[in-house]
Amino acid sequence: MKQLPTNEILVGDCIELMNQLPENSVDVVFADPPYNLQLRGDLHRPNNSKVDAVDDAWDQFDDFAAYDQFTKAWMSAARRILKPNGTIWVIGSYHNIFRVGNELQNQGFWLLNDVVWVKTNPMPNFKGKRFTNAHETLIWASKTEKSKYTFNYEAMKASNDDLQMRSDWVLPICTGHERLKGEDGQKVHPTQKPESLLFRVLLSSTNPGDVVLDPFSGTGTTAAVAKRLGRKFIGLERDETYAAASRERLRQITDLADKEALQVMQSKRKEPRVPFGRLIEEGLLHPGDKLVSPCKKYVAKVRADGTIMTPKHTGSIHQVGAAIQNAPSCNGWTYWNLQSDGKRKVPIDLLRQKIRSDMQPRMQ
Amino acid sequence: MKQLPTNEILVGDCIELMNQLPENSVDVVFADPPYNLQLRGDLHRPNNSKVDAVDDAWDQFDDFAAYDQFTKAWMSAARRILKPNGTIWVIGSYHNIFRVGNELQNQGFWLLNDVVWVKTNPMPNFKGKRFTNAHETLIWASKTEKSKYTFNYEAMKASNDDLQMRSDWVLPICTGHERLKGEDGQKVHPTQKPESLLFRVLLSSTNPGDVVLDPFSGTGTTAAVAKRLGRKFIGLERDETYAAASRERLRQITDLADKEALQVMQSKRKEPRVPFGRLIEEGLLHPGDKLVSPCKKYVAKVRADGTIMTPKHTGSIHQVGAAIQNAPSCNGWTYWNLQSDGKRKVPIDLLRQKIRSDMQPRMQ
DNA sequence: ACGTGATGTGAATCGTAAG
DNA sequence: GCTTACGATTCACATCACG
Repeated sequence: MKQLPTNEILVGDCIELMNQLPENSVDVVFADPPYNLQLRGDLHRPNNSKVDAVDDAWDQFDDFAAYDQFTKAWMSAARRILKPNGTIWVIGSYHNIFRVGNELQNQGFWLLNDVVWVKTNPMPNFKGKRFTNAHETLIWASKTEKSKYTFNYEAMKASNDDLQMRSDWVLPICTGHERLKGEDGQKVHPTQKPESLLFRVLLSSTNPGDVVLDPFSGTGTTAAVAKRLGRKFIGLERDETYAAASRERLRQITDLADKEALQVMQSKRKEPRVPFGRLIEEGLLHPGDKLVSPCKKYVAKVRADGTIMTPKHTGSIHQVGAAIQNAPSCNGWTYWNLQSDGKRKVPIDLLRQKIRSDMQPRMQ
Repeated sequence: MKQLPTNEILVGDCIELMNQLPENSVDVVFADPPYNLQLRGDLHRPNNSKVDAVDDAWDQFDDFAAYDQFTKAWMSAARRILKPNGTIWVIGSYHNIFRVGNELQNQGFWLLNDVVWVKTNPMPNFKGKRFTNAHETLIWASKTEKSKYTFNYEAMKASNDDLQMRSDWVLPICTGHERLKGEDGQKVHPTQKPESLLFRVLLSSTNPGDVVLDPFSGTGTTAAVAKRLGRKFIGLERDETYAAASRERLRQITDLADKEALQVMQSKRKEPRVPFGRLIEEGLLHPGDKLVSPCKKYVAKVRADGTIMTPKHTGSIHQVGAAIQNAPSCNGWTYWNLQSDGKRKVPIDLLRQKIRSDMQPRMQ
């Protein structure tokens, strides 16, 4: 294949398709490979509805060895077609990202950043057995240590209130109108990524006219954002249904650099939430400290987990405050005060203020 | 070594020291291994001051193979001494975390979460060539897939304003008076972790009295927090200077006399089981009483043996509740309500709570 | 039109003690 | 080691029905 087939979605095995492309011809590869989730049984929500899990055939591998072999194969094929100064992005979760990152380093890619996509609205952990899995990880790497790669530092900084763009990106998952639905109203693809994520990826690491290749194109989010941003794209997808959906999606995109898309990037600056437990973690309060009510009539003891305890009640600062006053609710932050020996009592809200002011330089 | 040397900082090679400890004897391992930073030359700030980089000998490895060999060695030694139901935490950056996570999976550890420590105050990227490296990654894994590991779900939720604790932790880096300084005013250790980070690690995954081992103890942050939280610790450190600094640090921490403050919110799962039949034995319910579903659509009759009966189903409160709703399962305690004549309906879970509170004076 | 409450859903390695 | 039965467990949004 002499001519690079840009702005197309090609159907077939991504490794075979990449092997047909000329070497050193692509500026950026964005890859969203199967995560190898290794799910065991069904999972039900507290209301007994069944979680619609990713149980597709394409995410099934016999073991780590099989997954590693697959990773090695597609990644070396991608490496061949990547320009010497090109970069690669790979997204994954803890199920697969350590296999991926390991192989990237083994193949000689030079890691530039790992970026965490912090989800504003992740699925909760229904059984209460782990931390809510609220993020995914992207790895950004250049082809070699010496690569003169593209990083649009100023554009990133400008889109982040003139603060350097950080390695933690807080973005919502793909829902609503953006989520492709079939005629049955069901989602077309189980793992469609939000355009805002790809927008930041492509805006940061490509120039207009660059060629972006996605070996696991799915419903074509990478292609769609590339088109909006005036980049050339090559989408490789094994499933004809996904490819058809993405072609239709691309057909509806006409404008380059739609201003509306830019607005997705603007981070909302709101006051950071500081849970009561943080005061203890930060050492502003200690387990065993005494909190007193405004009139000092009630005393509560602070426990290690951020709950407080009176002779009759145990729970959060809000719950206990409400219970004591026999009220439906209570703002524990303003109700409770720290009473240190020989000192004046201090509302715990002041301690929260202190943490917030320490957080102020935080870029986002 | 027969006796486990708890609440000590041992000086020496961590692999040799771990090999002397009895197998299956440690509840949690927290490891902060060298990051293998692979720095090339000095880095200067815009004002030309030199960045005090981590260039210590302990962070130098010839290549990935050497680092992998090192990782394999300390991790298998840690695995041996870890209890079957124990968990391991490892913290790292993109330089090493993919080697670490890969090896954890290879050794049969079962990944429970990856957690990102999002720094409120990271060092900026001075050259403007990458995203500000604003996070580090922790991996939390159990010894095997079948391990019955400790996760204090309720405590985490309580300390996060009654919302599930997520996998992204926003915490400041270690600065100020918490940062250990030598007589020269210089920081004692280049990568001292904040106590707030270890606080959350230990509170979430250990119980009071558990043994926590840190093979790369450094200035003893893990030990210090363990002591504060009433956990036993074993710190292993090769450098006598670091060990001495951590011993002095530990000396200044007094044991918390108030054990009650270390109690955390318990899961309902850990409360004593009360069979439904007990309500009848205790006379809180009587054979023939009527139970109603939440919307009062269904009525069931209580029988003497603790089963309930509707026109179509007979069995336990759970079985009948599930059958009626055509659900895979049902918590009969919260589903069924006692409907006494002319009175408001009462969830039978309230009757259970009455029995539980009569069983033992409230411990929390 | 606007507000309110009910319902649905998202890359998920999601239980455990008793017999 | 196995089976059986208990019974614990959700956050942020988007959509839609209803008033």
